[in-house]
Amino acid sequence: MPETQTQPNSITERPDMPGFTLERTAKRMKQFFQQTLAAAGTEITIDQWVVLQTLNQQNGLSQLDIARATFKDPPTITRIIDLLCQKGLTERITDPDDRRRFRIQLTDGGYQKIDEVLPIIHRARGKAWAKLDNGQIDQLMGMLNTVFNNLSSEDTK
Amino acid sequence: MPETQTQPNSITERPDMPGFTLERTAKRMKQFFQQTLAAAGTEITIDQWVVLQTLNQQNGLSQLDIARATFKDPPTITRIIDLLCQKGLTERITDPDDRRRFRIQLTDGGYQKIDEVLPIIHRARGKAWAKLDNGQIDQLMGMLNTVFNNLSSEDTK
DNA sequence: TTGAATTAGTTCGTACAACAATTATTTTTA
DNA sequence: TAAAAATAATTGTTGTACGAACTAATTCAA
Repeated sequence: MPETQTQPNSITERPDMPGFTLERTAKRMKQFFQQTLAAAGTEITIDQWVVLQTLNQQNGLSQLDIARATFKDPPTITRIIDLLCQKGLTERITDPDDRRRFRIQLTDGGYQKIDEVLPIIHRARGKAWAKLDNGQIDQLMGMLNTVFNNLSSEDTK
Repeated sequence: MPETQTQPNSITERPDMPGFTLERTAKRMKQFFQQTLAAAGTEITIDQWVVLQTLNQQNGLSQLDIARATFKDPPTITRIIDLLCQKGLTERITDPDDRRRFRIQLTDGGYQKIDEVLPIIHRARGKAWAKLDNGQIDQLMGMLNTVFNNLSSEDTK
């Protein structure tokens, strides 16, 4: 089978716009972690995991705190917390000092889930960053943060 | 205004997981391009732009070709093409050699849209990659591609 | 201290992402 | 050639992203 179909190669090998490369890699990474979690039967998504992980570092955050920590939108956090509460991994505690606000608490099940998922995540990370040493990873993060800061400045000029 | 609210800093400054940094930067980049397109009144999304741009490089691709070139799923491409056709920027031409397949063609309006949007994209790119020289960008892309390849290999061990 | 601005969270609408299942057409192969 | 396999596109569902509009509670200000 020499020719497969229409225009084979000039498309699939399209290198080198850095934005394209960045998008593509981030997407693949997310997809890979997602598939890893699904294959292990964890019943949570990677975005739900990120929220769990954030609460594990600091329990009792408000939804807005979580939004800021994860760089997600408040409506997105509302829905993720809905799902986590449905699964019994977190619960909403009304803040006694401010009745608009919830304190999101990990339940026992939530802590169990973290114990179950953490080693899976660690293995996946190992695979993702293979062949890069710490120095390279630091360099990579430095450059990514430069881009991030370039796009975070207030002036749009 | 010294104290803002609950737990101010330990959260918002959370560095150093490289996956987190990558996610965050890619998301900000997409968001930035999206907002730039919206602010300029272009009436298209960044994902729609990526498809237009792909067709600009090679007109008449099938939807599967576009999916492969953009690393999006076929169903996603179906829906993006739906929107582009609604806007009159592309049209579906049935392939005479294979009646399952469409050839997606840019319309005159599609070419006009590309002429309108391209300079906007170029300015945005300039801002994104400021303070990084070509050597650094090459390095960055090399490392991103290493990660990409790490996660694309068939063996899951 | 009432009235105006803020703030926390939710709901709504549109768009994208991934996966599964389905239809229509084409190609294999037996 | 008829049945089976493969392919292109679509539809459906769930989850995430983001803006806008909304409610309820709190804080600011005149």
